[in-house]
Amino acid sequence: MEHLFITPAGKLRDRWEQAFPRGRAAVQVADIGEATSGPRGIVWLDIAALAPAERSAEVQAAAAFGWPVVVMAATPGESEAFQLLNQGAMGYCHLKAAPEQLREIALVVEHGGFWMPPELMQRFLALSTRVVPTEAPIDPELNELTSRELMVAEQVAHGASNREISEALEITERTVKAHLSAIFEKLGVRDRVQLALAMNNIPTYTTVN
Amino acid sequence: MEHLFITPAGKLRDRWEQAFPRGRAAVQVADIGEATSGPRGIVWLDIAALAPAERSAEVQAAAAFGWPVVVMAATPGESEAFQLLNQGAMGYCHLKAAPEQLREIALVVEHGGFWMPPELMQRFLALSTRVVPTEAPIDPELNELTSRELMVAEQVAHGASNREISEALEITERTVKAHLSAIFEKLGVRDRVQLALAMNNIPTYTTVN
DNA sequence: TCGATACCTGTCCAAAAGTACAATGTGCAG
DNA sequence: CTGCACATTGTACTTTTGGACAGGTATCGA
Repeated sequence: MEHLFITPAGKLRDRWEQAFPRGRAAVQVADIGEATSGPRGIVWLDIAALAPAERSAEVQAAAAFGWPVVVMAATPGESEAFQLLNQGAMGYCHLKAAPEQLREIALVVEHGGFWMPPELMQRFLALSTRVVPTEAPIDPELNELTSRELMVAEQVAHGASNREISEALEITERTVKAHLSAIFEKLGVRDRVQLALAMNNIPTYTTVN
Repeated sequence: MEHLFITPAGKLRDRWEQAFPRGRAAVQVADIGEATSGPRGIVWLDIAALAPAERSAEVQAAAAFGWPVVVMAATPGESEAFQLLNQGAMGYCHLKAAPEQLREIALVVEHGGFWMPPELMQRFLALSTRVVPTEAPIDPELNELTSRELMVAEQVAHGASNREISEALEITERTVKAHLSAIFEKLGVRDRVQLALAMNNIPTYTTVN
C-alpha cells in the first residue's frame, strides 16, 4: 500500500511520516504525474491552503489518479465534506488527525470503505432519509406522536413560531402549546430548539436535564 | 475482534464460519443478552427473514448492543439501505457476500468506517449533495461574527439555553442576550430556533417576516 | 491621544414560550 | 354502550427570550 501526500505545507509531514514512514509527498496534484501502474495506494490531500472554490476541482483531479482520496481539512465542515466526497473522495478527516487515526482511516479506505468523523457520519446518514423515498417511519420515537402532534413538530423543525403554526394548522395558539407540551414529553426534549434539532437528527447537549 | 451473527437461517453460517471461524451465532437480537464487557466486536444482522416493518426496529435493537452493526440483506435496495443505516448500522451488504468480502467489510467497520456496495455508495453521495446546500447560505456570514458571538451561536446550535451558555462561557445571562441580538441581526434570523437550524445548514421557513 | 470595536453588564419592559388545572367534543375499539 | 385516546380550547401563572436604553472597560490602529 502506497501513500501519497499532497500538501504545500512541509511541517505537517512529520505526522504523516510517523503514520506511514514510506509515504511519498508532493506539493500539487499536478506533480503526481501519470498513474503508477503498480499496486493501489491512497492519496492524502491537504486542502487547508486551497481557496474554497479550488477544492472541489483539486479533489476531482486527485481522484482521477485512480487511487482512493482522503481529504484533510483544517476545519472540517459538513457542507464541505459532502461536497468533496461527492467529487470522489472516500475519506474526510481533520488535518491534524493523529498518526494512529490516519492508519485507521487508511485501513478503512483501503478496503473499499468510507470514512469521516463520527458526528459527520451520523449527520450524513440522517440526511439521506430526507431524499430517499421511505414509507416506514424513520425514527421510532416519532411513532409515538399523533398525527396532529407530528404536524406541529414538523413546523417547529422548520423554525416556525407558535403563531405561525396556529395559522398554518388553523387552530389556536393555545392548542399549539398543548401539542408541544405533549411532544416535548414524548420525545424527551425540553424546548422547541431541541425539538427542532431532534427533528433534523441533530444531537443536542442536554447538560444534566 | 468478536463476531456475532444474528440469523434464523442456519444454512448461511457456512459462509460466515469460513470468514470468521470463531464467530458466535444467535437467532434473535434478544438472545445476545447484556453487553459483553470485553473487547468490541461486530454484529452481523441477517434481515432477510424479517418483515420490512420489523427491520428498522431490529437494527436499532442490535445497535443498542454497542457494537457496530452490519446489515445483510437478501435483496439490497437503496431505500432500505439508507433507512437502516440511519438506524445506526455501519454497513450494508448482500447476504451472500463472499467470505473474503465479509472480512473486507469487517476491517472497514472495525476501524470506524462505513461500508456499502460501491453503486449504493455512489448513489448515496450523489443524493447527499442535494440536501446539503453547496453554497452554505449562512457560512460566509459566519465570518461577520466575532469570536465570542461565534461561541454563543455554537452553543445555541446545540440546543443550549441562555443560562447554560452563560455558565459555559462564564458570563452573565444578560451578556448572552447581547451577543444573541447581535447574532440575529448579522445572520438575518429572528430567534434562536432559526439560528440553531441555520448553524446546522438547515433552511427555514421565514413566512414573510 | 482619539476613535472604533469588541466585550461585558445593568435596569426595565414586552412578547413568546411553557406549564398547571380544567373542560368539551369526537371517534373508535371492546 | 362505554371507556379511552385524541383534538381542542380556556384561564391563569411562571419562565424564557429578546429588545431598548444606558452605560462601563480594554484593545488596537490612525
